[in-house]
Amino acid sequence: MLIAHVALPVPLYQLFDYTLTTQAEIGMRVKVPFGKREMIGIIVKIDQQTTFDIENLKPIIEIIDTKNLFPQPVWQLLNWATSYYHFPIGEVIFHAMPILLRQGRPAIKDGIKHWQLTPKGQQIDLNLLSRTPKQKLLISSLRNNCLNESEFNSNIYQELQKKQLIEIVYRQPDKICWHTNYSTNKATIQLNHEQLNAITTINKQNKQFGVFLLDGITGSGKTEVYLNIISDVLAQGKQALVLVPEIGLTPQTIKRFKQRFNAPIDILHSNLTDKERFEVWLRSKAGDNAIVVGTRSALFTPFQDLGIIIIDEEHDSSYKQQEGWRYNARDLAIIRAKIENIPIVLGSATPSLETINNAQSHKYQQIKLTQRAGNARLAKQSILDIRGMVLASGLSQPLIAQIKEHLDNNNQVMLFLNRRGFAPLIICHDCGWIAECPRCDRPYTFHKKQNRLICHYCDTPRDIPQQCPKCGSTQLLPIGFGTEQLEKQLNILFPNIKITRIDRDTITKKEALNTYLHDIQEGGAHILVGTQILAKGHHFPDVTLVGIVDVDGALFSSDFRATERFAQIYTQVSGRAGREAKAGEVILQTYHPEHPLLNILLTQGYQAFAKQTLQERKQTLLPPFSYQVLIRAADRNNQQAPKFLQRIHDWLKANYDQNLWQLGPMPASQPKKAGYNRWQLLLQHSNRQLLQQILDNLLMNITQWNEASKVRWNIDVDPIDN
DNA sequence: AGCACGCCGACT
DNA sequence: GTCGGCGTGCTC
Repeated sequence: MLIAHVALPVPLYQLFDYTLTTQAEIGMRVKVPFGKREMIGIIVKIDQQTTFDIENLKPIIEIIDTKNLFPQPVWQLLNWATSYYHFPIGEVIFHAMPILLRQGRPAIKDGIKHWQLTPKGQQIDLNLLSRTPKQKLLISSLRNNCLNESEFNSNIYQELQKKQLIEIVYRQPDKICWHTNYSTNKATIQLNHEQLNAITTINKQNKQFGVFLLDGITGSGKTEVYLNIISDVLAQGKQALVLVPEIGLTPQTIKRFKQRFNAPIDILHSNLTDKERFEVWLRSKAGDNAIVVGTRSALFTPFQDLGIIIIDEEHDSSYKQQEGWRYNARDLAIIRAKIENIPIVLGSATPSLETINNAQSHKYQQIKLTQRAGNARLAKQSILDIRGMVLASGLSQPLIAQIKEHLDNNNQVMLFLNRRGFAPLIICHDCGWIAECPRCDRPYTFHKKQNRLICHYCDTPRDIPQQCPKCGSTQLLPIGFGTEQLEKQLNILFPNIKITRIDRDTITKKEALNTYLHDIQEGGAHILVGTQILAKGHHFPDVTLVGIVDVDGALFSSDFRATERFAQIYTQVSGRAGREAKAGEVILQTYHPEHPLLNILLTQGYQAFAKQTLQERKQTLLPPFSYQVLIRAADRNNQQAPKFLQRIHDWLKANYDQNLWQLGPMPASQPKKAGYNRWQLLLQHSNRQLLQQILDNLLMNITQWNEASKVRWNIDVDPIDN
């Protein structure tokens, strides 16, 4: 008796066995009974064994596919990922499928609808239709194979269908063969020496696996290098996969790709319909497109013949999925490239410390681009000590004076503040009561324009109370400042200047951002206020002054990666300030002007900062010099979750030595969210393989514990927000 | 994750 | 009297 071991989209660390009576292969979708319902699953293994009672196995209801859904490399990647991330295989595999495939839709393109003669229609004497000349003509056109379907009114088709002379059939569309007339539009930009070197270095790898770090400062022309390399890959008839950060899919980028290649390019962005995603999946698998550009999940796209992977802005944290299966698309992309045996290029002006470390140890080949296109001058950078100064919504007098000067010269100013809303806190002036979200135990942020309080953790809004619920006072004061307040303050300070605020509250619609960008690119005195969103990707050629309103929040965070992220954002924006004619200037407001990392960053740049920070990480045994796994657990009563994690902690302590570091159980950085109490246990080990083995053993045990079913728990391998 | 079963509280 | 809240258990 053949037994199919099936992965189902449930959060369970196991396969489910079914009897198999017809021919089937691994990787096919099947419909199976599961409890009281029917589910779609994927066959992962076929053999004659089962640990389940063979008498009680149910048969497969239906085999949906006629062949393996996944190309071999993707299948291998998913299997690798399941064990690396210690995540249930069914959830991993289903995550990699378009929604329509999860629902059981056949994995073929929609047929093209067209009309065809029925046997009756083939035989009928045309003279019988002489009273209906149009119908007669239609039939004879069909017989002569020269029907132009739009020539006839739809009711004529209908009539003939009623007479059973014609019928609708669906034909698979012809295969698109972009290779035959593939061409590139020549670049108008003259490549510099470094770019040419980058291209030849990567091309030398010729089809083989290799990881390249394209370490190029802002404006050094990384995209031009990508385009050249892709062009070579396409010329070989192969496809290319380009991953970009969530914010990186700007119309400008897409336009650049589309202008360059005379070949089909598919874009996978967040507002595609399920149908559109499915179609991209089909096209890539069939080799009907040349390039797929997409965010994180585009990594799982099947290709007929993938030739290269490019990860733009490889340091960007949006490559890490932050819920459910917490994979890192950048890391998985490297695994995929290895499996496919193709080159992969990681591009960034500010590579992650992990990547720099891998380049230093020669696991990756580093290629530097140090020249800015054109003659752009480097921005002047300065630290502004704001100790003891009077601040207006966070702005010091010297900064205000500088803003004025730049505006007077008809230049643009960009101000960063990583806090949305008007004020991060509403407090009772009489008793000190703070308005907090009851679901998250975190203060509400005051949004003045919407005139309400919004919890920035769970996004729930509420009305502003008229009185303090504790003492009845009507003196409820906003404390602190966010971008909304900053914008208002600037309106007062500079009443005649255009001010644009860009954060998640102002760019809810995609169109909005583009209109803003347009407006800004028109030039003229203008102030831009925004959160990190401003730093990413966009080019503002007329900005000559960048002000970072609050540096200290990043420098003194409990998250050891906060300084790295700050350095990246800082480097990105200062790299963009100013251009050929206009020298840029960057001002950082801080209460800690002596901070050593800040000074290294300013005087010696990102590379030196990275080197120094890596040294500190090495001394403190933090990643990338150790490997971390975060076990999260959440409950409603705040007892089960810590108890469950404590049991894990005790079990690990009893079974392993001190090389396994444990931190916790402790409340998560956001201890309460949406009614759930969140706890975590951090594991750290200097040996990745050993840590993996420990997790394997742990999981075999956990799944038997009854505590495990009483909490919502998951595993985060290589966490980035602990 | 779903879905059912089961046991207690507040309603037509 | 029931409707429905969510704790618990199970899915080949």
